[in-house]
Amino acid sequence: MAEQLGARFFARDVVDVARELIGMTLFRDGVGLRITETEAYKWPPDTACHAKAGITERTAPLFGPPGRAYVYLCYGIHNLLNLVTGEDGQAQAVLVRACAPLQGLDIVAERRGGKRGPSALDGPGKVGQALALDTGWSHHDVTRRGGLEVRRGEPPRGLLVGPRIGIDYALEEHRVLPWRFAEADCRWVSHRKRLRPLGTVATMPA
DNA sequence: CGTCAGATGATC
DNA sequence: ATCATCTGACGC
Repeated sequence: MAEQLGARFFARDVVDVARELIGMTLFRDGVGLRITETEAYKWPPDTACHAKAGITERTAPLFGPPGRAYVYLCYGIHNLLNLVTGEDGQAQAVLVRACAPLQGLDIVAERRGGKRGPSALDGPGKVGQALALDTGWSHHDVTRRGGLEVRRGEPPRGLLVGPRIGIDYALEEHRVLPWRFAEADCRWVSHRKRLRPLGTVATMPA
């Protein structure tokens, strides 16, 4: 079985971890998902990060040790999964925005109510639903054995990068940060149009 | 392909 | 009141 990621992997800058999490796998109770899209959040100075409001019951995991889950309810409906990074005391986390289903396809399809394609996990709410997560999973140590785990997977053939999604409330200088990463040539990615290959420089048309 | 509104409930 | 979303409806 693939190596489970340890605290050392997560105890680094959130942007590096977000990029390197592409291709890693999430496992819980018979369901296995390959991570295909992530976003980095870090306060300070990122005003898109929930931690900007300070330590509350909800955001406490963000300020805690790396390798923990931060799960929160979004729009009253969706449970979004984050993985805490950086040193203990810093407020950083990677949002898992999309996954490719690997194992437990039938379980995922059932949890998704058979809606709209058997297991389209191209969005953070769908990922939380596929893993049957709720806010009770906040503070869970994903470097521990059991429960929700993160394991090493096949490295992606290519990466895409772009601005983060759904953060209109943040300052312009933070809205444009290229802190969103996705696997290239992958079906399971949301808002594909706003992404460009990583490592290339945008050029003007001739 | 695109835009748009409603659902829905914890949080501050 | 706000919100790191999703879905179905409708127009081109």
